[in-house]
Amino acid sequence: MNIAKVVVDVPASQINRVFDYLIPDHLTDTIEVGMRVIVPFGPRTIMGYVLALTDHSEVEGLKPIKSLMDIVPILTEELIEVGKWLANHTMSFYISTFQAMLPQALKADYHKLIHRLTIDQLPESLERAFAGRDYLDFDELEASDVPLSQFKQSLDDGDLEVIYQVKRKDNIKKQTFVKKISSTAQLDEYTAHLTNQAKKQKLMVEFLVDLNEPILLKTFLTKMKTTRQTIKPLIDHNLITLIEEEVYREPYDDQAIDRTAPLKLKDQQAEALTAINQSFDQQKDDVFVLHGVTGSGKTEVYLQAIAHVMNEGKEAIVLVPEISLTPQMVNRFKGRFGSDVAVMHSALSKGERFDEWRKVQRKEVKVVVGARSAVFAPFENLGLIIIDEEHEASYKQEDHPRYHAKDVAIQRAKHHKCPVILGSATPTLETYARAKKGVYQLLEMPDRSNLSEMPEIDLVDMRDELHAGNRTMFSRKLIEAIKIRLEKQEQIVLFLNRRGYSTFVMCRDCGDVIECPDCDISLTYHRKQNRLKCHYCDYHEAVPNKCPSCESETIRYFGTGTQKVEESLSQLIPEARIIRMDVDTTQRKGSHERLLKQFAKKQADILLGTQMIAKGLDFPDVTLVGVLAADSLFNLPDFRAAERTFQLITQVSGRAGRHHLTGEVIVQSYTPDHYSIDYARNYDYQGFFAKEMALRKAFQYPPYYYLTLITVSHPNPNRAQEVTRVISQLLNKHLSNETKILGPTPSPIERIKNRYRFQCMIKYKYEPNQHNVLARILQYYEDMMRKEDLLIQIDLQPYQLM
DNA sequence: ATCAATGGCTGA
DNA sequence: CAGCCATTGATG
Repeated sequence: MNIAKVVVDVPASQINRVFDYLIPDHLTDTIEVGMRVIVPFGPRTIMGYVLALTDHSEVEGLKPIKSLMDIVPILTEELIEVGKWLANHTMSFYISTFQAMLPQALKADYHKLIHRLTIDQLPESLERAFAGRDYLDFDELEASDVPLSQFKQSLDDGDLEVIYQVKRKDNIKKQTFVKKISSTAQLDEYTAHLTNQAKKQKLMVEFLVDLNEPILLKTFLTKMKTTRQTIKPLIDHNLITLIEEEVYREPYDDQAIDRTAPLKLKDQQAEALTAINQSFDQQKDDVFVLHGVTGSGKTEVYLQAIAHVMNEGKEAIVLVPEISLTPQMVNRFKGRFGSDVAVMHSALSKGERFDEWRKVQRKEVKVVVGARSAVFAPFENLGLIIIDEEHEASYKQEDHPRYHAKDVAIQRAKHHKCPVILGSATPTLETYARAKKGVYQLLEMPDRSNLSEMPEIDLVDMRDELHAGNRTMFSRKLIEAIKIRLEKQEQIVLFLNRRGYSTFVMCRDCGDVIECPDCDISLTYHRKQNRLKCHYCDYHEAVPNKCPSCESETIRYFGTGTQKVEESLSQLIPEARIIRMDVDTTQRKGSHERLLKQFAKKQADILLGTQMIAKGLDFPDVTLVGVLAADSLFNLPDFRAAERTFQLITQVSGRAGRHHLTGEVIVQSYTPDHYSIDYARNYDYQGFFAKEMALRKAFQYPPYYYLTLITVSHPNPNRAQEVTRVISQLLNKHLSNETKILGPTPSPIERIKNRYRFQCMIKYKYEPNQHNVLARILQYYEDMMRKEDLLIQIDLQPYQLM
């Protein structure tokens, strides 16, 4: 085994394969599949992953591996297989999928340096750039006034060399501890020789006599009220020593979380659990759809299924949507399984995420609770994968590799012969249809576990409000209901659908809306920085006080941001204490938790927020939930708009009256007759499912048809359209007759970052050839993509049609 | 993606 | 004819 098959860190289609490298003798014993290595690649030096070891290569004159970056493999053989499968499945590069499976901290850090090899005088400009140093960052050289020719000359003369440095980014946190290495007798002897001045020394020795375990240096110094200098004599006399120890950054304080015992299950829960446990015991890779109304106790089923799996020495992954990974959610798992749980999500710092990942890698935990990417947790004895709120769009990654966590979960479960649970009160049509067909196993939990009734949902037609002269975004009914709760000292949650509604700036004279100069999208007003920002590129500008096109000063903010809602609400009901939760108020670490705590302690009456408050929150005194605009989703180009509206109303309604108080839900809408709102109001999932399925069938959408979205972008709109047209033609020619190809059409957002975008959509039922055809098309355009700034993106089973 | 080699073009 | 730029090809 002296040859390694390596995927190198270059995301380009020509490099998307394995390269063979010679394993130098001193590494043959230590190198393993799944390790990162540093290899020469052309004139450069880069990172790569070892995918296989062999003793045969087709290629002559292999280059040797320079060094290893890991002592232990960071990818298991299974994850390597998953990565390869995923790359093929999503048409991404191998390197991209492997990078996506690992924490950011494991990405390589590249530096290109110039090394001075001579003490002789270099050309003056170079001397100035080096400024007495031996190494110079290449970027610095480029920024300097050194002529390129002069630099090349010195290179050729052998006075300089270029060094490609690959560094590791992962910084393992270390802490210093004080460790006693002496007996009491030795300590006593030391004290005996001290003068009376040495009060601190005596104090420290006294403390050390009783010290049995190493103590954190910082703590020691604080306790002794002294500084590092003072302990030096102790070290010199060999009484103590300082040791460095690796520590984890602990984002959660396990000790502070109360442990919970398993709850007694209701019949429906017990039945579900039995089915899942049985499947696990028989090592079947069943996919269960746990369809349980909000409050039916899905989480308790998860917890007990995990406990069963852990009893057999196996591990579990729990995926939770990013926005519902609240401290409340984490506490439920930590409360049951304590330090056996690792948590992975984007609110953690890079270092914290890396540390949580290492706990899994070192087999120090049995359970991972995390967002989408946690599906790649490097467990080797997986017994269960749970996807909670399986309908959530955040399980689909929107950039390379465009994968859906559900597909990865099912793939991994096949390998480990273990079940998957897809839990939701409102499963996607795709999932529920498969469950009904018997592809997945359906588990129904139709009752709330505390048998409380679902709250009544009142609909308010906002058009009537307008006709009645109410121009605010609060209906009279909602205001009235809020006032009643305030009197009774009960709490209110107001939900604003952010998507499709943001504050834009418009001139009242000419109607001009201020747009991004590089994208076809209006700029969004951010009050905090008092700036206009584009949400698709990083463009931002100061808020103008005159209309840029007609110079009029009647410029106004429109739309319904949370800030604006808060303002007008406090105008209408000045006595209400409001907590606003949106991206702006929850950016700082821990502020999410702080705001919720405030609300729980009843320091506020109204919790106003976006998506993030629609999930999982559970406050006993909330008796009113308001949805300010239930139909803002309908304006978007999205065949799932009705489904999303249904999910949203159902989800939000679950927040009211979960305990002894009865709840009320008020839904405001401009299209109150829409069937999704109607079915949601009656808590009729089956009715909605039947109706929506019929429509999907009629309009040829999933789950009846699969979709593939191809987006072509180019600085020149004609070129983008032309390429899209040719692609549609090629698809028409090479795919089967039953397959529909739509387009070319301009993308919903026609221009982003000054690139024009066109798309075409493939709708198909059965198209085994699709991957091949698409791969060939990409191959055909490969040169053009490189040469003329053409971009072709393929999204299989897209969620976002923008 | 990135770099070196190549070949054509411009200016002396 | 050197110097400069865009193009081409290779990366083990």
